Amino acid sequence: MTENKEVPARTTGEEGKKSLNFIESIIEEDLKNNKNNGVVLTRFPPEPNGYLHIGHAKSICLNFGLAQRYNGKTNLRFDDTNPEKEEVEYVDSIMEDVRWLGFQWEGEPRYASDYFQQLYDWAVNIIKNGYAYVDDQPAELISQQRGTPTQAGIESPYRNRSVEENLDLFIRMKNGEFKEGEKVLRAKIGMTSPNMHMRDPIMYRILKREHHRTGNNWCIYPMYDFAHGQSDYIEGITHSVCTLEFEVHRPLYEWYLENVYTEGDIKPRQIEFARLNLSYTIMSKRKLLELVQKNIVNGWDDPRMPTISGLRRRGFTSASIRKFADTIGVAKRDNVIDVAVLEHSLREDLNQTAARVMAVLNPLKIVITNYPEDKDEWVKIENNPEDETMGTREMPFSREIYIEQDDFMEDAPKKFFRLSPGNEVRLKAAYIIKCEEVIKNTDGNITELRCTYDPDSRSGSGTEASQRKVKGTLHWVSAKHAIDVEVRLYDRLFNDEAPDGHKEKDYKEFINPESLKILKNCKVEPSLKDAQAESKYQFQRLGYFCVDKKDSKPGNLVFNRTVPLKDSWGKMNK
RNA sequence: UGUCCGAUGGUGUAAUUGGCAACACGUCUGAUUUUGGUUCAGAAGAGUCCAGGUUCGAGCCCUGGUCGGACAGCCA
Repeated sequence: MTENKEVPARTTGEEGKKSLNFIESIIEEDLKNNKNNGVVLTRFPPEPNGYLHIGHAKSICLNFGLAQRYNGKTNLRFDDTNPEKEEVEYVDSIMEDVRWLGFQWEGEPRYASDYFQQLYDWAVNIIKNGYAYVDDQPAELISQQRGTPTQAGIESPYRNRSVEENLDLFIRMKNGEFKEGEKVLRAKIGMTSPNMHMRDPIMYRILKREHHRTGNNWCIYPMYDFAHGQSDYIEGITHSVCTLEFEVHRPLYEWYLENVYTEGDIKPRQIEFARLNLSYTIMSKRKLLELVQKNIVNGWDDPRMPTISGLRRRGFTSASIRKFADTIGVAKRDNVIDVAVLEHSLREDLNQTAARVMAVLNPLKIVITNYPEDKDEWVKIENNPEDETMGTREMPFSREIYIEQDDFMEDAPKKFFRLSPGNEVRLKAAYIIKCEEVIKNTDGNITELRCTYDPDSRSGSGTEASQRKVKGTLHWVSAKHAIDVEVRLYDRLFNDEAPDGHKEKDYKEFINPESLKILKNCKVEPSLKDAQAESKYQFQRLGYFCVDKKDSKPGNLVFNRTVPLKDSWGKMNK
């Protein structure tokens, strides 16, 4: 794939001044003040409990892009503090997706679980300093005592145990002497804070689960708040960029940091931005998992999924996703991006890079009655009018061809520029033909067209007839040379702009029943015989398609429709 | 009757010491075109949530509202 590390500079106004997003402004300010000695180290910190989606792609492009822009580095760190939900399958897929997007993290991937010992030692220290205690109460009670956003909580009866007792209990928690849920370690901050997260938050819970990396070494696991900021600190992250819902966690992030911080170290700063929402899809990992588990889609990489692996299989290029991330910008207000923006960056890229090819999805046979029965000829056609360096190829032409059923109408309206009885049309790169006769079966359905061709009109021959202007140009494929392939037409997975935005309705009610249409017996030109998995083409006049990497086999090709071409004719008829 | 955050065309994002609201997507014209694609030319569409205030001048500053979002997992 293309190594495109360049982030095009955003510009505004005629002078082409670069405009910064608010995070870039913060970093430039820090750089100006020589904070962190000019170092910029960001991190992308996924939890390996699902596949990455386009929303993560925004975050990846942001974090890695910031580092590239300011001469920094980016760590990949798995936030794996909950063995109940996390699996190596997810770890592997995440690494693959980040690499595919074109980014390389600094050094080896990191894991929060690598820091369990350090985290434990810090917890012991915090206990010794009198700022943490072991609570024996069950979860429900702790929850009740936490109060509500508008009402202060009350203190746990175990809150004032001695340091010695807390230490003893915590060590025994670690040693597995207690059952799950029997005890937790809590930070001793206060129960009256207006910020719920500051009301003696839980630091450690007991989980007797095998962890995908540490196995059974631990039976106590740190909570997100205690693990995340400290991991940032250990790695020397300068700017810890996360989504808006962690904004209320920031005081706690800073509280923990103060309790472990050593003067002179880099002090990471948490900065929050608004997560991506895309119209006509969902971004919740939980719901995506549900679609997979209930077989509503065919796995995480189903081409209809907004996952990175799904988009990849659908035929998206990583460059188009990077471009998209750059286009939508970064800010703090909630947003819903129109999928049209994503599709636009895709088409923009594919238009430049995808080879043009002839394919007929719904074939209609044409017999050219005045063309010799035994003759074949090869016509020359350019591979990409946008890029001459992609060259030309030869395509066979013969007496019987297929055109698209949609390209013929028996009773054509005035604006129909395609084939109809008595009318002429250009076969791209070949001849002008005229429809002489419509053949129907006993049901009255059109089965075949009889046409004549103008032998002098061959494209590129330079004759007067070859220069004639006819209204329509059709794509076609020679019947006897065509290859039969399967084509999967994908459409949006949901019919509603905001499938999970309805309080009374489940998002699954909006699933588009026509999100996948499978066409067998499609006809493609013979040059596609050895098309490689994942290669991308423009099926002339139809859209961009790619060879499915899982189901396509030599001799039994399967193409996915990535995105149709813009269609002003189709739009006109709506 | 809590804390924090946000509010700029239909949708996003800009406007960097306060200086006549810009860019992209989308929409609509027209031109070109052997892809009804691309490209090109152009248009419509906001007076910046509201009300006050400071100022010669406010999207930017101040005050007070309104609306929207996040937070009550031993999830992240």
